[in-house]
Amino acid sequence: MDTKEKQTEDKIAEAAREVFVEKGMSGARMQEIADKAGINKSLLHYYFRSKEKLFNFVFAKLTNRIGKMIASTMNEKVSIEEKVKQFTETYIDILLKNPFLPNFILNEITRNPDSIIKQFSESKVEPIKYLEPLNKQLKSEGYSLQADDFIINLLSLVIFPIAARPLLQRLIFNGNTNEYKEYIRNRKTSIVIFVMNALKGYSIDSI
Amino acid sequence: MDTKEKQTEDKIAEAAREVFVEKGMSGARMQEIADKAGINKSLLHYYFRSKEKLFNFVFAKLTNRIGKMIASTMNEKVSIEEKVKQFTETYIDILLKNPFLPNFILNEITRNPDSIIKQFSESKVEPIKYLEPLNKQLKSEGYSLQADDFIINLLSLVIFPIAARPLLQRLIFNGNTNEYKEYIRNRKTSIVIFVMNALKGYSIDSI
DNA sequence: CATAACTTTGACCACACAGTTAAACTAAAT
DNA sequence: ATTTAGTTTAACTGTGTGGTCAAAGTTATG
Repeated sequence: MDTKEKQTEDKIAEAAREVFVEKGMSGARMQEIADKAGINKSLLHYYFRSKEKLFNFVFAKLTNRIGKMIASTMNEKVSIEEKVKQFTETYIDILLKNPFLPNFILNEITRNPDSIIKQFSESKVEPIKYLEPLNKQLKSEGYSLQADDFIINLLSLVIFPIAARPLLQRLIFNGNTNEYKEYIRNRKTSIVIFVMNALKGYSIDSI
Repeated sequence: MDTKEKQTEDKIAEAAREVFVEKGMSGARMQEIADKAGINKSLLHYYFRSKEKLFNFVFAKLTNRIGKMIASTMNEKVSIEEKVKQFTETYIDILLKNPFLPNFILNEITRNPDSIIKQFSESKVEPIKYLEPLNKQLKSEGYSLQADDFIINLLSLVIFPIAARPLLQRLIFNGNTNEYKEYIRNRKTSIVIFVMNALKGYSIDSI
């Protein structure tokens, strides 16, 4: 039966994802991944020959999913405001469930900058292609802001507060987890307001 | 002569800062730090008994400096716009010189969330104290945005694009280092415009 | 049932790395 | 010149960790 094989492989991939995302490549231990998957270390190497290979597998799956999601949101035929809204909401939901994700990706792209590029190009995700259409849409809706600024600012506002959670939660919310989570949930709307306010400031018909 | 002693200690601290900031705690090697300082590993342990102690020393000095700087900028008696301008400029300059700094701090606060709090309280930096005055100033200048949103958004816009450099440089600027650096330098003004536009959107006398 | 193919395990290895130790070296103090 | 305190070094230790291997167990196939 290859279902069992697949099961084991999935269990490993799932465990590896959790450990790698939380501890990073160099902080993760093969033993811990094996334990979490309920198997032993040899079996880990039987399925994925090395730590590096296992890591790449996990990383590829993850970035592929994320890249496709961003692309599809930015591709929909809706207004800028709707795009901001959709992007912010879906992304914050994902990040609330996977709080270590931003750090993990930032670390890996620092450690090995080409990995994610390779991954994106293999799965045919090409963010640069979406810039020109986005530029046109911004202009046509009357906002004189460059698409790169638009997208980078949006990413910053969504991702950073979650990556910096341990800091912000203690420094600004007195260490109160619920208060912080509530704050992040509120950002689903407050980021949209902030960005749209900023955009309107650029618009030609503003005084 | 204790000048020599101090010299060696400084050389070590400097080398350790570089290695730790670039590779993180678990990625850094004592041997590499020793090499970079031009001494051998035993001497490293002679000055700083363990890797952990050396790390804490480096981390404390770094966060202390940063915390004081943020506090002093936000404390100055100038307009909100001037604060945004000053903060953005000084911070981007620092980050351009220390591109690994954001990731380093994000990692450490994830690994050990209390470390930076302990550090801040020891050096009497209490960010929460600046929130209420900032709230008042925002209101008095006619912007109905909360201080926590204001400060978190500003931090996001300044820090994230530098933390995510390896990604953005490749994905949006075709891997061109100079183009990216120029973009970040431009952010010194574009962030100010973006944030002030956003703030004006909240202001009571806007239509 | 027997053979082959795949899966799982425990014992083991090699090596990198943090940390130790004792001896050699240096320079000031008496 | 001798002692003393501080500095530097090379060689060593112990442990954690990624990875291997051969044998045992399991499942499918003739």
